[in-house]
Amino acid sequence: MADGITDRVRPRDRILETAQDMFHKHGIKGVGVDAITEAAGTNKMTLYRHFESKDELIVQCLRASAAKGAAIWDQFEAEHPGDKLAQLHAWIRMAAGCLAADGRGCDMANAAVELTETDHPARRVIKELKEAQRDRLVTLCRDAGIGQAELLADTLSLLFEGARVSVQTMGCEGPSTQFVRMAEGLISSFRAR
Amino acid sequence: MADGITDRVRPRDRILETAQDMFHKHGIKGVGVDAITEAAGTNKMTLYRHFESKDELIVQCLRASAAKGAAIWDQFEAEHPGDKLAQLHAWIRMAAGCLAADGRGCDMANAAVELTETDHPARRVIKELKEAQRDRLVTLCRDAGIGQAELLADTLSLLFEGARVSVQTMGCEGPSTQFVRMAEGLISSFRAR
DNA sequence: CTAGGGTGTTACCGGTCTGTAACTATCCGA
DNA sequence: TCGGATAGTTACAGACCGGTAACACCCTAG
Repeated sequence: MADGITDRVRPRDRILETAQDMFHKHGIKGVGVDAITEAAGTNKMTLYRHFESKDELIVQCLRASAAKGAAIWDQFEAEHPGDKLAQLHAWIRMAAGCLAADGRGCDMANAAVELTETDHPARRVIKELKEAQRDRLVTLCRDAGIGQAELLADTLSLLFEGARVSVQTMGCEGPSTQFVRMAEGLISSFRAR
Repeated sequence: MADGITDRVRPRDRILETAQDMFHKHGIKGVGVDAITEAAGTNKMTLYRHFESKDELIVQCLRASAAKGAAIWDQFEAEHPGDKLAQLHAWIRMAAGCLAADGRGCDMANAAVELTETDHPARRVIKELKEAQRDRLVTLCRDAGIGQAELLADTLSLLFEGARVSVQTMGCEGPSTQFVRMAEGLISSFRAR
């Protein structure tokens, strides 16, 4: 069993990481806390010492997942410092990479589909994180000098979101194969105005 | 209890209708067969006399849901006989109506998110039904005289799919509010070529 | 009137789920 | 060396899940 990682990383972080992975792959309602703790090399009591409930764990997983996404954005800025248009194209490449590499969609969107109770604590967090994503893309479009920045950003958002769902329903040979062409076409069309 | 409907409609149809509604609202894993049969004014034994398992019921619900969607398409043809471009605009209006009226997304897409087991019987059905929808939209675009019919149809598909997810994550004030403008803009842009 | 198919009722099986209690083992810092 | 925090173990509670057995009921066709 001695993973190496099991000994060095603290149980709380192992649980968080494992839960993220398992929620992503099998869905939230498709994974029990027992399975998570076992995969994380720990036990249920330790989980409940760090998270007051499964719902709380879900919320923390979503925040962690969003934080990873934000880190990728920082990478765009690092790779193309100041060049906002290049960063926008980098975003498209990143999105296309997601579609090709991962058959499951966005953790927040998937969670919203699964957690239908309107007062579920995760719902307000999902909305908050999704709005932050949207704002960031709008800002990037605006800083790239695009006229109708909000409209382009929202269009790209919906296209990407739709593509991530389409991958789950029709596989990666579906409409999502055209994602890059669609997105690039949109950008040049918006820049032409 | 005498609903009127409870007496006239056969139990099988009541179960199918009720299950569709409840799966749509609360998600598949969020509804048990007991809750379905109770809401349908019948009992579990009767359900299992008509459907061999919950999975089978899920599949039949998806087929029924897709059949209702197909009926709407027939309505487009009836309202604008022969005028394929008008039918395409009718499709956009229908899509926008879905977004405004219903806070939950496409039953097939939601099912694909929830049912992560790759060999789940519903998955091949979802793919089959989604491909039929895609083919129908491609044909409509082509018959409307649009050059890159596949690309337009796929773009509209992804936009709509994304908007239906966005409604679930950010509510109807999110990017989906711009759906009609995006879709109409795309059509005129494709027609201009 | 009667036979039989469709339906309703009750009770149950085995499994899984979230969450908790009580106790033990380990490790690290003072 | 000792004390306290952290983590592991076992067992359990209570609810819910999908699915089945056995039996009573009705309604209609013959």
